[in-house]
Amino acid sequence: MSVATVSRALNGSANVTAQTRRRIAGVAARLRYVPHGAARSLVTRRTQTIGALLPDLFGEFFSELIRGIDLAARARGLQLLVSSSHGDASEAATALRAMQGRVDGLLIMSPHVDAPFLRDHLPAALPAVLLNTSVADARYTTLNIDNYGGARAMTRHLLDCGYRDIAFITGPADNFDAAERLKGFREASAESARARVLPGDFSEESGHRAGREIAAMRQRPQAVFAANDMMAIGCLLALTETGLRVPEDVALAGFDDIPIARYVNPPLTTVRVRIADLGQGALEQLVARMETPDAPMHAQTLACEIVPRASCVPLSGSRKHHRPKSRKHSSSGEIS
Amino acid sequence: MSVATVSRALNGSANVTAQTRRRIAGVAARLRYVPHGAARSLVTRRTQTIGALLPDLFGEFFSELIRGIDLAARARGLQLLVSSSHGDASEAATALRAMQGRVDGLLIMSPHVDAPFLRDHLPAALPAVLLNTSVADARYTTLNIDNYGGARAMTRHLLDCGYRDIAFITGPADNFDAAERLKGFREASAESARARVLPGDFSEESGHRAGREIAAMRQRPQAVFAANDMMAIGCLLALTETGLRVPEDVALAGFDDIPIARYVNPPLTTVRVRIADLGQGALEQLVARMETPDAPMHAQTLACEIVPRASCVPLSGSRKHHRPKSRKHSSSGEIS
DNA sequence: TTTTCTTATGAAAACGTTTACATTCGGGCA
DNA sequence: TGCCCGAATGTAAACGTTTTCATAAGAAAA
Repeated sequence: MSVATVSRALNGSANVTAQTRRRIAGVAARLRYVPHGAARSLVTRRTQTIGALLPDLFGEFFSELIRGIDLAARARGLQLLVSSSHGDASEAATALRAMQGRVDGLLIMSPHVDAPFLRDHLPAALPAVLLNTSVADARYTTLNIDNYGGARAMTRHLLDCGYRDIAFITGPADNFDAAERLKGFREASAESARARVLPGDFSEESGHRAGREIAAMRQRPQAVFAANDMMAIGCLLALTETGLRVPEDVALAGFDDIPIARYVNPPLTTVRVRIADLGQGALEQLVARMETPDAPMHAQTLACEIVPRASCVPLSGSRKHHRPKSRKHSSSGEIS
Repeated sequence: MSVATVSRALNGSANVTAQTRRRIAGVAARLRYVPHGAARSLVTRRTQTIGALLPDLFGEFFSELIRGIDLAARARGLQLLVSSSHGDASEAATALRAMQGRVDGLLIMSPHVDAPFLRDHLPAALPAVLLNTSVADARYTTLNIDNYGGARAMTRHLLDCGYRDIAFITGPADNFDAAERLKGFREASAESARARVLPGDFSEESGHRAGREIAAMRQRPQAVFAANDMMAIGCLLALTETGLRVPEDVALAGFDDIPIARYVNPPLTTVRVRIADLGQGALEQLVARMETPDAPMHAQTLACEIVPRASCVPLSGSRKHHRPKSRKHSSSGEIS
């Protein structure tokens, strides 16, 4: 038997006698023969692998994201090559280089990646999808969480509950998500509420600091909206420590709907982000790109959803503020 | 310039003039040349990649595990190829085949993997480390969590607190971790306490069921030890719903120390498993195997640690039961 | 029997690197 | 000037597949 026949037999190609096919299969099993992946992908120019460039792997967010990606990848028989913790742009570039010739497509989520970076380091032939990115370039396919819409919807929800004096705890200044959330809050609170903004950095500790600050205020806000759940939880702990009750004295809302949010006391009203869907959607976009490389790029945003829990309740004398609140806020939409 | 010279220049090998090196580097940059990974690993027989075969990617455990693995891998410049959700042995075999020739080593954690499976599907030449496995074969390197020791230590801790009547909520019957934890509980509670065992399956819901059952008992146990934190939390919710106070009416303990454990009310006493360390340790073992393939195999277990929180407190009239309780229970040790 | 067509098999090129070996080119030494 | 030596570069094989093209072997048709 020649290598050619073996290859044909093992790949189920036509033009192989059933008899030889059986014979080859038998020998292969006996010899524990397994084709060599690198050699195969060298000649076929397919790796059946997609790469994921992530800033980090820590915490619930990335866990869910990878799960979503993996789910969709496995449904298509694709493997997953992950690469994380790019401290800076040059590290990201190195990671990108290391993936060359090992992946059929790339999922990129990194604060250090912008349009010039991609122009310099991403081969034009390699399909890619950008996640949660500030890059808005018609030459790339992007997929974002609707941070802006989610924050706006939550702010409106608080207004609908009757809260008129709302404090917002921000995320890190240089964070794209944080900036969008702040923008959403600003926009929704501009007309009809007293709004103040406290600094934060997405950490529980910074939320705790903000909570202490709020507790000490002479004129306390009626509600606090933290740019993520961990800060909301830190804030909650600080408020509780100083004897304030949530939501009776101060209402509280977060963003992300991390699993912990359901279990704190009181359970935290928050904005749910379907992170696994984000990963799954990104992979599906990527596969679409891989199959039809010259399809038009497009940017997509993923809807968020208000999850009302006990940490903020309608004030007794509250009148509806905006339109009647819908439980499921749909902020999705195709842009470009 | 010949390809050979280019290869030498780009790989920083000796015997290349500084001038030609510069020239080649310049041209490579201008052409955005990036070496082809598959081609390179075909000839060098190195992929700089390690594969991770995991049963799932869901939840805090795997998130932490992957983080630990990634941390250690990145420190050595290795990439990570993940593969998850093997419903059965044949799926695991397929996943294993797909990794052939793409990885330099393998981290394996799967309930479907046993010694015969490995003999049939794992090439002898491929270094591998087994995680959290029931396989105890001197031909493989294994790394386990000390489920047994942790459960025993927690049971002793409860006894030390003065609880004499303890209920244990088990995990799934076919789960290795669950069986070890039950064994630890049984052993520690055998002599000196009334012990009962309730069924569970590691899910919050099963914990909730057990909690309702406990609340309805005529003779309630003084303490409940759940085989994992999610069940403990479900149980906590059920107890609270029925008006019982924790720890005044029933004390409660879990296992895993998931992040939520700190935030429930009251905070949950639990057994901390350093999951990231498990991943990191496994990768380091694997690298060691890759570097010296004929070193002796060995089995290692990773210590657990009791984390006392408010969900169980020493009973007022409690006398110390065993030796004075040490906060950090060291159950580590090298076997074989 | 001869011819033609079909179909299974084999030979060889290609994929993009690395590396052992051969070659060339100066320069120092006799 | 001729020789030898070391350093820089080039040549070509090898890695393990897939795939195109050629060939051989039957089967069907004449």
